[in-house]
Parts: sequence; C-alpha cells; structure tokens
Amino acid sequence: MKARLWLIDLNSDFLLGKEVVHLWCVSENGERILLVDDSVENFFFATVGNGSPEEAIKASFPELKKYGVLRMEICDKRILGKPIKAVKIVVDKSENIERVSGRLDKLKTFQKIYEDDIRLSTRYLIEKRITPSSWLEVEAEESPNLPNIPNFKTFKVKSIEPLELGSIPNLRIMAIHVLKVGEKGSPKPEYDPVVAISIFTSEGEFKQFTCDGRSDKKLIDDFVNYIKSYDPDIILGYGITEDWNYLIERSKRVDSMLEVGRNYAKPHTSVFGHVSITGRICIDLFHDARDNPQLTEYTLDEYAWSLGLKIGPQIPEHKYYEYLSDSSKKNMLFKQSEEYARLIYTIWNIMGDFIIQLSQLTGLPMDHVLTASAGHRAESYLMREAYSIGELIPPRIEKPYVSYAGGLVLQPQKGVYENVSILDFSSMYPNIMLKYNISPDTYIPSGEQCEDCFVSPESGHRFRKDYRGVYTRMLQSLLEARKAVREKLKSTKEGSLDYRILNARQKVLKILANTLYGYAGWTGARWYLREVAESVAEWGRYTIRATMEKARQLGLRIIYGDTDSIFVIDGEKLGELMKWIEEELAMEARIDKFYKRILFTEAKKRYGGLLEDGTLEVVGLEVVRGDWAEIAKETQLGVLKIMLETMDVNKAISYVRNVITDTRNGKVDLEKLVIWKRMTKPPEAYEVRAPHVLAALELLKRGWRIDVGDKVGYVITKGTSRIGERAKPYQLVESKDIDYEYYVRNQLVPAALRILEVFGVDEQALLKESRKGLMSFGTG
DNA sequence: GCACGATTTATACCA
DNA sequence: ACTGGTATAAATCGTGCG
Repeated sequence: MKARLWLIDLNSDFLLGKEVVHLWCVSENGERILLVDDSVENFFFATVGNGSPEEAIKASFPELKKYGVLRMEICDKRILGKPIKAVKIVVDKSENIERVSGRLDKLKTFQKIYEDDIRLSTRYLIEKRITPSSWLEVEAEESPNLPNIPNFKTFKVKSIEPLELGSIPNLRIMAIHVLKVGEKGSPKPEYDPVVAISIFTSEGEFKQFTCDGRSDKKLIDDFVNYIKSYDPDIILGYGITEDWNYLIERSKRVDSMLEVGRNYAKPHTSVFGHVSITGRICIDLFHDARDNPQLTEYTLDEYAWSLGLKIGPQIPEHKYYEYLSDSSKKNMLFKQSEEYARLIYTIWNIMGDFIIQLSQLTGLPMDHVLTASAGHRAESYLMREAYSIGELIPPRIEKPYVSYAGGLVLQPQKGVYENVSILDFSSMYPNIMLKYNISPDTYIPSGEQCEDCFVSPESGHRFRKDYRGVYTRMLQSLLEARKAVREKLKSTKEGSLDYRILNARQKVLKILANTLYGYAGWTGARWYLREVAESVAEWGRYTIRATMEKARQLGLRIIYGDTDSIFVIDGEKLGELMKWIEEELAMEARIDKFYKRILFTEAKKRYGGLLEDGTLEVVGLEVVRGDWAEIAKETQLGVLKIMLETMDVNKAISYVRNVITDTRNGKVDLEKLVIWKRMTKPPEAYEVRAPHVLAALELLKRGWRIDVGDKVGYVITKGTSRIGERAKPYQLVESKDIDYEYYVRNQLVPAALRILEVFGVDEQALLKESRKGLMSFGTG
C-alpha cells in the first residue's frame, strides 16, 4: 500500500518482544490508520579521548553485551563543528540505555556519552526527518500479529518520507468541560463525585452526561463509551490535566475502567506532568493561558476574554454548591458547563492553527507544544538541524551562570519633542547571527588558530566563516521560509482557510527565530554558549552606535534609542540614513512609527506620544503597569493626554486636583484602588514582609488558596504602622477603612508628577488647595 | 533608641 | 523552564547622633 498520511501522534510499544514505533495517522480521505515500524533501533553515542575507537569497542563490547548492547560501530560525527570518530552503541530496548550508559561511566574506556537521553519516538522523528502534525508519504504492508485497534486499519511500515503539504485533514475534535463541585472549597475526588461532563465536537454535536448525586459510575462509563464511539483525534479542555487526574481517582473509587486510549489504555501522567492518551492528542489550553502575563486569575472566562471572545456573567465557582443544591438553579449550572464546552471549542478555532504549525516546525507533538517552554521548542528544532549535519546532541546539563552585557539603551533628555520617527532594525538579533555566522559550533575557542573569521567588536570572540553552524542553518531556514510564506500570503484571500494557516505559520517562524538569541544565553540549553549570546549583543550595540554616528554626520538629531531602535527628529536626510543601513551595514531597517509629539522623562524605557492618527501610545509608564492602582493609572493617562494634546499645564493641574479632592472625599470605587502583584514564590519563602506578601498570608489564613504565579490584589487601610501591615486583601476591606491619603500621596501624586515634573510642576502645586495657587502657576 | 540615608528585595516593564 | 537593561517602591540595614 502507498498512501499520504497525516501524523497525529506517535509512541513506542512492544510487538512480539521487540520495541517498535506506533504512528497514529489519518489519511487524505479520512481513514484512521495505525502504522507499526519494527525497523527502529535504539542507540546512543560515546567518544574516546586519545585512544582508538576500535580498541575501545574491542575492550568493552563483550561485557556490554550482557547489558543489552547489540552492536557497536564507528561513525563520523561532529562535536561543536569538529569532525570526530564516535562509537554508536545499539541497544536492544530503551530501558537498557540507562543501564549501559551507567556501566560505560564506570568503565572509563570512553570519554563522554551523547544522546542517551533521547526518547525512541523523538529519535524516530529525527532519523526519518518527519514531524507530527504533517503529511507523510508511506509505503506499508499488511502483516500478521499487528495490534487490533477499533476503527483503525493497521499496517507495517516499509518506507516513510516527509511530504511538503500545507493542508490539514479533517480531524475529529472534542472539547470537554468537567463540572466538579465541592461543598466547602475545592472539590476532592475522595468524596465529591463528578457532577457533569459536557462535550462539544467538531461535528457540532453537543452531549452532556450528568450525575444525580450518589455515584458517578454511570457518568464515567457513559463518557468513556462516548469517547470510544466518537473516537476523537484531539481532546481539548481547560485544566484538563487536572480533570483527568480527578477522573482517574474517581474511576478507581467507583470501579470504572477509564479505557479512553485508542488501544483501550488508561490515560497516563507523563514525565512533564501532562496527561497523555495513546493515539489521541490531549491539549490543555490552560497551559497557553499560563504563558500570558496579562491575566490575573487564569479562569477560562478571563482567558477567553483575552482572546477577544465575549462572555456574559458566569456563576462563580464558590457558588457551584449553592446552585447544585437548589433544584431551581441546578440547570443553570449544567447550562454553564455546556457553554464552557462550546467556548473551549471556539478557542480551538482561534488557537488550533498556531498549535499545529508549532508542532510541525518544532517536531513536538501537539500535546507537548503548549507544555514545552520557549527554550525547549527552539531546542527541539535545533536537535533536528544538528542531526542533518552530523552534530552530536549535547546532554542537557545546567551550566554555571556568567553574566554579560546586553542591549544599548540611550539616555533621553526630559522634554517634549515633535515629529519623531522611530527607526527600527527588523529582526536585529537573528540577522546579526546570520551576518556573522554566530553559532556554538562556529565559535573558535581562544588558543585555536583561525585564518579568516568574524571577530566580535568588544570581546574579540571569533566565528569561522567556512562552516555553517546549527544556529545559522536554523535561522536561514526560518527567515527564508517566513519570506516565502509572507509572499504567498499576499495572493491569498484574507479570511480563507489557507490564509489562516499561512498566517499562523509565519507567526510561528518569527517566534522561533526571535527565541534563538535568548536560548543561546540560557544556561539550561543543550547548546548554551555565553560567548554566542555575548557576541550577538556586542554586534547589536555596534550596529546601533554606527547608525547613530552616521545619523549625526547627516545632521539628524537623535532623541533616544533602545537595543534595536533609534528615535530621530524627522528630517529629509532620513532616507539617506536608511539607504546607508541597507548598503553599508547590510541590515534591514524600517521606519516603524511616527510621533507627532512625544514626551520623555529623564528615565529610560518610559515615554508617551501621539501618533499621526491621534492615538496616544504609552510605553513603560505607570499607565501600562499592572502594579499601580487604577485611579493612578487613569489620572496619569489623563494628564499625559492633556499635555500632549493641549500643552496646557494649568488644565492638567486642575484635573489632578479634582481627582485628589474626590479621592480625599472617598468618592472613588474600591476597585480602582486595588494594587495587584504577582506571587513569585510561596508566601512563607519571602525574605521581606512586603505588602502583597502580608495580604497573601491573610488570604491563606482565611482558607484561600494562593499559588505561585497568582496575582494578589490589596488596598491600603488606615493606621500608623508601615504600609505592608496596612495592606489588606481587597476582598476583605470596606470603603470606610481605606487610607485615601495614602492613595493621594503614594499613588496619584507620583503618577501625575512623573509627567508634570517635565513642565516644572512640583508636589506643592498639586497638593495646594487654594485657587490662587492654581492661577499663579507659571506666572510667578 | 531614633532618624535618615544607603542598600536590598521584589516586581513589572522594554527590547 | 529564553536574555539583559531599567525604573521604582517598600522593607531593611547601617550609621551618626549624643
């Protein structure tokens, strides 16, 4: 049989005592096909120091045989670009790799071990140059003894090749919402049965299983049967990892078989803490929400809202029990669960393309993509790139941290400027890495000779020119692919399916390219090399300085700049500068923005300005910070708006005074006084009794659950003790206890003054009550 | 023992 | 659980005072 198949998921398994790979696929016409490949080998590599690899094999093979080693052979590999002879050690099964490498460590025959931490399914994808969530050209045959899977045809793989096809087959997708209710606090699987499971599928079918209170056995059985009959490729949820663990616990108690895998296996918790289901992809959208620092509560509602989805008021979780116990309200709860299932499916429509593209490009299965960090995504890509040039994959070891200098930030002079253009280097770091061939395997260590190489401008780090490294290759592919995709996008109908796929792809290509610099400087990276990250930053500073120098020569005035941008007063020579950048620096730059009027304080990374269309844009100032009270942010924005639009200082001052008066009179909603801060460690781990920590402790004392990463909202109450002790969780405070004077002195005045001090206004001018003071300002 | 400046701790932002 | 650069607030430390 010859077919085009789309790879959904893969895993390793055993067939007649031999370790094999299972590939769960869907064909062009929607058939579900399981491919079994029994031709795979488990192996890793070892290097010898000064001795000969032949000798090392001869000396160790007889003993290693006892540990499951089938074969040892010499092969040509590279370590950081240097060709070496490595010994490939083929082992009968995955579980013996650790035993063998452990034994090798003791033998001392070999110097170093490589790739003993690569799982078989990953190894398979790398070797075959294929990725999940993409098309394969497969030749396969029928064979006896293959596993029997319902709804699946099973074949043995003869050959398998990657296919460059952008389309996505029709997948069976199932969004689920699991309703769990606890009488007091969060539900516990030990005694709280699952109340309902709502399902919404890609066919538009809605299904709900409910439990009338005593036992959820029937609910769980019905749910499992539904999965068996619908046979989804993808199961979606929000917090579904927790849901599965809950269901696993429940199924044990009510003696249910949770056979939801395509081989009827139970869900299993994988090493990374996520739940996997054989043959299906289980995606927890909660992991995507956790990546968004804008969110405070990480509820599904808040997450959906951040994606632009409008949802009405919901029943809060702490009222679930009340609703459930009231027969007239019970149905509202079930209705809400239904809506959540639909909402999760709607989110897939927004996020799905992105997840598939990320999977296709990194080689990680869809269910790993959201759980993997940015660094691991980049690394997954790099490992494949490394294989293609015979580069051995370094072990994942935490390296000691050595700091280095980053981007150049210019000191702005406080004041208001007009007609300011922002010149931006596009993808500066990726382009620098390409231009100077910066990669861990092109780096020349000190002491080694190099005839012709790139030398970094400050530290003098050298990079060879005659060999393309893993970073260079990765960046070149990503940037070229992105260019091609963006070109194709131009001739694609906006809003069409193709457009969505291409757009998701170009976004993912950019994200991956931009991650690589950070990856290089991450001490946990397999390909960490401080010199690489350091050199990139050096050439970045060099590029900005050279551009500034040229701008000055051309008579252009520079106001500010940060890392890869320069703020310059618009002038006719700007075009000449752009041309110079393109021709002399061979870098890409563009005029990203134009401010009609822009205000700088004396601080770096903080400014606000009016764009051509009149939009007010604020960067870095309190307005855009989450840890200032809303009233202060609102006031600062007002002041900024007045100043940039009218330049009328007195108008701004009287505006602020009005807010101050209102605040002192308590005419401000408590909501606008809440200060939010995120917990970065458990409350008891803090060295300093900061306001938000004390507020968190108070919540904890009252039975709230505070996790690392949660945002704590507090307000400052009346009293004479230090601020921290007067900080109380906003949920527990009444308006009469608020210390309004704190908000005037520590929030309103500093926020407003940040802008107004540029115009010579001081604290006195804002706090003085008299009308005389207002009139006299600026007139002496 | 207290006031006050210096230093440390913590957070959130920019690129 | 990708980097460094930066501003800022509040807690805490350290020192001079007497």
